[in-house]
Amino acid sequence: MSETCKSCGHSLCARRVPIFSHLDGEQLETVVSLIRRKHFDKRETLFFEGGVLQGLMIINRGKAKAYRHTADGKEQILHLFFPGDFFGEKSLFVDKKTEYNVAAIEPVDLCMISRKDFQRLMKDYPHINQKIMEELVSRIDHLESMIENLGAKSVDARIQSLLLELGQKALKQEKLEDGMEFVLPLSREGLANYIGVTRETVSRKLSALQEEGIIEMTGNKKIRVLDVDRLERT
Amino acid sequence: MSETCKSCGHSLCARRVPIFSHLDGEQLETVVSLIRRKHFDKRETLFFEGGVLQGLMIINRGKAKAYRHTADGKEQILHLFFPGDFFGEKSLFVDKKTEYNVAAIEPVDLCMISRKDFQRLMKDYPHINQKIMEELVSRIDHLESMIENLGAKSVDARIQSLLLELGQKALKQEKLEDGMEFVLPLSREGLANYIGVTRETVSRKLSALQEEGIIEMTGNKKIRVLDVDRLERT
DNA sequence: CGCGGTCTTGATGGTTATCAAGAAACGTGG
DNA sequence: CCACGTTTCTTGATAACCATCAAGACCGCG
Repeated sequence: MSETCKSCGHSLCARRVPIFSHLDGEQLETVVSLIRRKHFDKRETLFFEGGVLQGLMIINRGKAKAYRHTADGKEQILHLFFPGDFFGEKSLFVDKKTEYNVAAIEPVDLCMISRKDFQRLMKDYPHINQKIMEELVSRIDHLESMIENLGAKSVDARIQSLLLELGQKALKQEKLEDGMEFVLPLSREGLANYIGVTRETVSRKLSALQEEGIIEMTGNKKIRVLDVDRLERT
Repeated sequence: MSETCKSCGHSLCARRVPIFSHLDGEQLETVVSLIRRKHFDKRETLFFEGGVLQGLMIINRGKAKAYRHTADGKEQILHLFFPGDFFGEKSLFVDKKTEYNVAAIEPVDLCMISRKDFQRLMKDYPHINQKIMEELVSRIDHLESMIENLGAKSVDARIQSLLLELGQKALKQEKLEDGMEFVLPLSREGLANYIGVTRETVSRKLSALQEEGIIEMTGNKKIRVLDVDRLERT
């Protein structure tokens, strides 16, 4: 966990984040000057449940999961954060505890902007406010879809939604050649904790999809979706 | 579905809504002048999935549910709206379809403020902006809790959370005497569609809780929680 | 008071969690 | 680069739990 991230260029950090994408060069410089960076190894915890985040945290590189533990020890993943995603937005508006843990599922470079600095940014560049709102709204959309999946869909359908979601996210990150192929960001257990089943069930369902010729797995993490239509026909 | 709601006083409508609670009398008058009212009978649909809401919709009286139907016809309830709650906030920030239906589960008086008018309000009274943000954040919190319930908790635990949630909401609405007693806002089927089980299961679990002496049911809708601690020990 | 809708309860079956063991993948150090 | 040890993954057997199907009871409303 080094204090600074040497590998990421300054401007890159802010430029690839959607909420700053409309700023011009000079404005971006201002933003960049406010950013502190921090590196986390895989499996390191970025933040613990119950703590108060002191600002906006932006994933610059790597991926992270936000999750909770139930009373009986089960893990439920609430969000997957990819490069460009942020968390800690709650602390910008209300003085409340964060109710989930965030852990790196890949080595992560984190960009941090303090609450105070970010509030000034929002005042100086009001459009950022709008961007944050949009992000909150789309996060609500996503959470609502998760609820529909968990509450009303069969396990088969949940696995299919999961593969489509991860495939699309991967597609957005690195431009892919045709025939959706991507690397799973989570272990079987991670996938299971995202869709509310056990790792054994994930294993069995993926094997079944492979036998039906809908997907093809190479190694444990690489997946190629052969029949996207079949997945979408949920 | 009459065009105006005669029974609700003008100022009441805006005053009881948290997002306007900080405004003074004159400002409230302005808000009130922008409001259009509409009444819906029980079971009427306030809005259909796929439509674009044209402004902010505030429940002034009654209760409503927001829900989706899965491909195979199952209903999943996403939100319960009580008096003072609002929906349609998405339309204020982005031009996107609403992805759920909203239906009255009691006769509802609805206050509507058009997108354009509300955006002017936000400009004139910037604090409203902050209030909306706070509401979005707390809605995210609630959705995350639902996900934890649906994905990682046993059905018993989900029923218990449900009763606590409904009890607390009822407590907030009408001040209750001690010994949490309240009227269920939903049928067994409604409860079931909220926590992702079948109505038969809800029936059985409630009966079990009664036999254990944790709750007491009178009629189909009235519930008294005798042992709140046992419910909280999830 | 009687009817329609809602609710409860029982019997059964399907689906997934759990327990268990072996196989594959991965990382490490020689 | 290979061998080893560890972690992760797969697969099977079993059991628990809930959905489903079905019938009768209760409730609430006209």
